[in-house]
Amino acid sequence: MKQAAKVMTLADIARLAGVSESTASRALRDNPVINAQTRQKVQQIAADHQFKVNATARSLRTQKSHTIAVIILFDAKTQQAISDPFLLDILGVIADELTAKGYDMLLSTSKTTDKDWRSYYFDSKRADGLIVIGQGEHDARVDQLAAAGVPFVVWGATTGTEPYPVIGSDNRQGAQQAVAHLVKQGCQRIAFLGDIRHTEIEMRYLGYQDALQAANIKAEPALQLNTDFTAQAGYLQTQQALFSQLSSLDGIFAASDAIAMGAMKALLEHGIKVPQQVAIVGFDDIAMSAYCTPSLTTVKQDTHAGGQLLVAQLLSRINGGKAASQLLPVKLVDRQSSLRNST
Amino acid sequence: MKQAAKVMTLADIARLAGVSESTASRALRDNPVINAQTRQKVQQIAADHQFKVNATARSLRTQKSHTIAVIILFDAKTQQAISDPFLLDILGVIADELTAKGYDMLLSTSKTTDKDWRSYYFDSKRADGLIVIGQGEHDARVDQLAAAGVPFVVWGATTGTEPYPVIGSDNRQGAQQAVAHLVKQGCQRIAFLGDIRHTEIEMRYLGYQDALQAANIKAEPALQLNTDFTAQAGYLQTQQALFSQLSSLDGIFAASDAIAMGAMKALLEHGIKVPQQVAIVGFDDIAMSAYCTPSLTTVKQDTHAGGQLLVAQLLSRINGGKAASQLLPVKLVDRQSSLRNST
DNA sequence: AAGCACACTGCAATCGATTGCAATAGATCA
DNA sequence: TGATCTATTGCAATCGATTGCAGTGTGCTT
Repeated sequence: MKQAAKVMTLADIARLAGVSESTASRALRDNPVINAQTRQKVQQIAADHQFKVNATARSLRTQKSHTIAVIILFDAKTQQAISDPFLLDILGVIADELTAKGYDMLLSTSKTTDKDWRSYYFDSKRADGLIVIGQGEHDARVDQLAAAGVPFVVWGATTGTEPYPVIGSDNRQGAQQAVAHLVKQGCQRIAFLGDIRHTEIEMRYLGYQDALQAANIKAEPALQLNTDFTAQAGYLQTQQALFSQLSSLDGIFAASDAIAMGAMKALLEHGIKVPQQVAIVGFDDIAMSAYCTPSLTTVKQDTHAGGQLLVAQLLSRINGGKAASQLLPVKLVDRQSSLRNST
Repeated sequence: MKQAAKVMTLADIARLAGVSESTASRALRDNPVINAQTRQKVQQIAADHQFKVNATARSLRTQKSHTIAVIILFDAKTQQAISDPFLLDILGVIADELTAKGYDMLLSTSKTTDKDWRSYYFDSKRADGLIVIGQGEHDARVDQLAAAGVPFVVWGATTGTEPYPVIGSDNRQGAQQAVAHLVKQGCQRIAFLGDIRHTEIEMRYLGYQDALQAANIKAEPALQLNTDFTAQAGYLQTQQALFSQLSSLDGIFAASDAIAMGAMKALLEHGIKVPQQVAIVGFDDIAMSAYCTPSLTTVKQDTHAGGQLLVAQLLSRINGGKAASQLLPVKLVDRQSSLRNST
């Protein structure tokens, strides 16, 4: 068998079928002006020879790459590789969704030090549009994208004033629910672990304040501790800040499940009972949250809807339509880490 | 400001600089035959106008995409989206590594039902090479790749006979260490949770048997339970199989940390003490393993070295060299879930 | 002064597919 | 029979950058 002869080109197929390249091209794309028989014959020959259209040539000619660049932003400080389980979740959904729509996905983990990805991905025609995940601390590059008219959507927090579409969870609502739940469990002094310099986390902090205010509890600024998204950060922050400075703490609201698990670990290690002495609620509902001990009460983000919406909005924008920002509802999931009067 | 005028092409830059396209092209690529002054001038003009080479046109002409497709294989059954934290880890490393080497990364999550990605990614010139993660249950498509002469590397388990390069952890060694450790802690009846139809897991099972044999313990086939990679699977399997059928179980070796955590949850819920009554060891050392309670003893895979090696081998292969299979050493990390005589 | 090497630069072909427009042939109509 | 359609097909330009090869001009050699 003459395995892997030589890569076939459209010209080869056309020659074999005894037609011109134009006809071959049209036949392969199911263009109806081509005679049905001719079309079939060409397609048959193409299939027999495993012919695949050269994506590069097509892109050049059609000026469409059929590729979306997904950019995961990082913190200037931590510079950690993708590792938040939540990111992976949404990434998976986006990947599936893009595939279903016939798009390829170019993945980039952008250290903040990188040069600008607008020109890299868009101007150079590598991608037809961008999905940016995690605004983080407000990134000027996102504004530039908008100004340059690049089709893109952002996963993150919306203030309602951004000149670009943002899809994200209703962080404030979710946090408010979470903290109200803690209050209902009898918590009076609740710490907030999360870096409010991230817009999303800032929203969660506002929700935290909303809930406290509604319960007539004064928010103590000292109870808000900037903490990175990792379990390690939650652990260390709890050890260092919470133990040394604060007593009578009876609740913790963490800005991510990872932070919450780290904090829980620190508490348990020191013999503090969860939830009896300190109740904990996280945010995200990653897969592991149901399986730690005690299992973690958390605010579930709808990653499935999020991913779908990101893709749908972006493609609509690319195809000449409009893309709108949208806030996704979240849902509190009660588990053991916060339930004091459970059965 | 006449923002975003029109996308510049090489021809535009050449005209502005008063040189031919050839000269402009050479100048931008720092070709030394071009006079230094000319080169500078062209580069200056290009920079002023934010000119970016059209990647598509370049690819077409040079026949190189400078893109690597990373394919994540899934189980025929579970069909779950990327979610194993371990995958995310290694994916992050690969992304960074490829970026550093000037390659783009096309990510694909391949459901087993998908058509073949050889033609899609390689024949169509979308990528110069492939990285396949997770052979899973031996996939015939991987063999086809090899037969077709496509440059690619696989992350997984090597039997030493594959006709393609495989990079992976020394699963057998790692498992052997883990189980030997359990035996040393006094365990006599140790369950194995993991799906041995996956080659990597099969290797871990062999290591498990090695350790038992070395300790003169007979391996009971009934103690091996096929379990998917998730915490949920570990939880359910433990509830359903281990509780109902087996008594006097005193150790569990799980094929992944997620499984281990699920199993641990099930045990703790039933009032079984870990590690006193049942000691547990996992595999991977994902970030969360250190922060669950009790923290999880596990076998650490060197994702960093793995990702680097995958990329290095693949690029070497693409550039005409050879790529070789390699087994990476692993390391047992002692934590609370298995230490019975700890301080 | 003629010959020649050297340093640049530009012409034109090329990568592979797509598409506007023209061309052909057979069919239909008056 | 001649004119007008209609259904198909092909010609040739085009997308934007790269590169082999030929061309030009300057300076140096003898």
